[in-house]
Amino acid sequence: MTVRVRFAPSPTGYLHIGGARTALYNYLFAKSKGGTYILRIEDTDLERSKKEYEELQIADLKWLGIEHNEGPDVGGPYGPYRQSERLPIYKTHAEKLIEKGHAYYCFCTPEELEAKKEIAVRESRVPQYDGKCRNIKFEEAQNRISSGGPASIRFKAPHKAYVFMDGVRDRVVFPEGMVGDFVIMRSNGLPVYNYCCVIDDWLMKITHVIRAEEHLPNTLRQLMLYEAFEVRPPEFAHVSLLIGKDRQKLSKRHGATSVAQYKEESYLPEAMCNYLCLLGWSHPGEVDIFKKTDLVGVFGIERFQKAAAMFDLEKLQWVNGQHIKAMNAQELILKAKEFIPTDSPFHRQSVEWQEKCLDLFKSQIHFFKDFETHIAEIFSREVVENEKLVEINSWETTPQIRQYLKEEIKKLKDSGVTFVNELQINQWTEHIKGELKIKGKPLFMGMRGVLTGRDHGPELKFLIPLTPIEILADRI
RNA sequence: GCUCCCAUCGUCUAGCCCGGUCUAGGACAUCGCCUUUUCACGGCGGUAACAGGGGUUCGAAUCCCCUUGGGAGUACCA
Repeated sequence: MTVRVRFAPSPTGYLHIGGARTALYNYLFAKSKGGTYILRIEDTDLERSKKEYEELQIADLKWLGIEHNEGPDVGGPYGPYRQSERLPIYKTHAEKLIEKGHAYYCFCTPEELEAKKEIAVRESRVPQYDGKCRNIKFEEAQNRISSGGPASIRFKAPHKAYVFMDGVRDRVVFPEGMVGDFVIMRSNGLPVYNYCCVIDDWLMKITHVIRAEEHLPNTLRQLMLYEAFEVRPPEFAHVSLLIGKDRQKLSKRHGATSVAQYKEESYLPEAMCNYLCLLGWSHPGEVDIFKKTDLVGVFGIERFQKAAAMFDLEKLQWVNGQHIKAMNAQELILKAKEFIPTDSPFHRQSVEWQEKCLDLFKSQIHFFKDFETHIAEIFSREVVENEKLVEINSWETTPQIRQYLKEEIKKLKDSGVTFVNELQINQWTEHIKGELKIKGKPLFMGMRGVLTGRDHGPELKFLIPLTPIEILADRI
C-alpha cells in the first residue's frame, strides 16, 4: 500500500509556522516513503474562510518548497480537494448514517443547547447533549424538515472506550462517555470538521494522518465515525505543539508567526524548513544543518518528541546564517537579486564585484537583508566620529598616512582607475612602513580609519578593492 | 470542573522501547581564551539538566506508582 498523507489547512488566515511545520512533516514523510502528499482546503467555516487566504497559503507553501502532488490547484484522482465543493458527498454519507441508525436529525435550537450547557456547567457536570431528539421517528423528522424546521444531524456516540496506537504517543485510551451525540451536519447544511475530515481522509485514501497534538481529542469522534462507516482508520501521529516563550501555544502575540513575515525578512526557505523540522524531530545522526532533499529516506515518525517545543528566533537566525554560509557564488547572486533592493548600488557593479562582495560578508550575517547594511557602508562617504576614530585621528602618524594616501589616490583617480587592487594596497602598506616608518597598530588602524572612515570592518585588502576610488577620495 | 497529553542544561534535543558503556552527549545562547594589529568568522575551553518522592533491582535518566508542575481539549470552529 502506498503512503498517502495530507495537509489540510483552513483558509482563515496566513500560513502559520506551526502549520508549515505540520505540512513539512507530512511532505517529508511522503517523500521518504515514496508516497503522495495531498493538499486539502478545509473551508467549511464560511464566515472565516476566504479564497485569498487559500491562495496566500499555497504561495507560502510553495515558497518553502513544500509542493503537493494533489490539491485544488493541481487536481488529482480523488478531488475535489476543497471541502466547500464536496458538500453532496457529505450529505449522502450522512444520510447513509441515518439509514443505518448511527445518526439522527436534531431540532434543538442553539439557544436551547446553550441554556442546557450552562446548567450542566453550573452543576459541574460534563456538558453533553442529552439525546432529546434521539428517538424522534424518521417520518416525523421528515415532516418537520419539509415544513421548514431547521435540523442538524447528530451522530449517536457509542458508549464504550476507544483505544488506538499513535505514532508519537503510542497507546492512547479514551474512556467511555467522553463525548455525547455530536453534530456532523449543521442545520445550514454544512458539515462539521470531525465529520468531513473522516469522509475526506477515507475517500482520499489517506494512510497516515500527521497533525498537531491539539487534534488528539478529536481522534475519538473520528474513530467513532470510522467504525460506523466500517472503514479502517488511518495511522495517526500527533505531533507536539509549538509554544512561545510563555509556554503557551504559539500565536500572534508571540511576534512573527506567519511564514510570510519570515519570507519578507529575507529568511531562506530551506533554513526555515531546516529549523522547523528540528522543532520536535531529531536527525538520527544528530545533524543540525540540512536540506529537505537530505532527509529523503532519513525522515520517519519514530523520532518525534512528545513534549511541546518552544520557538526560538535566535536559533532560527543561526540556522539561516549557516545556510547562507553554505551557498556558492551563483546561489548568492541569485538570492541577492531577490533581496537586495533594486536601487542599491550593488546592482550597478560587475558580476565579479558582486561575487566578491557577497563572499566577503556571507560569513558574518544572519539573514540576507544584513548584506544591505554592509553594502551601504562600502558606498558611504561619511566618516563615523566615534571615540575610537577620534583616537586614531589624534595619533601624530595618522595625518602622514592621510597625506600620502590622498596623493596616491588622486594620482590613480586622475589616470582613470576606478578600483584599487589588492597589489596596490600592499604597495601602500610597504611604503608607509618603509618610508614613513610607521608600523603596527598605527599603520593598520591608521589606514583603516583614513580609508574607511570606520574603526572596524573586514580585512582592508578585501574591502578596499570593492570600494570605488572616488568614494575613497571623498572620505580622505 | 471534567477528559486527555507531557516532563533531560535558559532553549532545541541525544540517551529511554531492549536498565550497567551516562562522573548524561550535541547544538543555540552565554562566559573565557586563542586566532585576527579592528569587527566578524573560525578554533579551544567553561557555566549549565535527568521536576520531587516512593518502589522494583546488585544497579534506574531509562521500568512501576504517587505528588507537583505545565499544556491541550471540552462548539451547529478547525
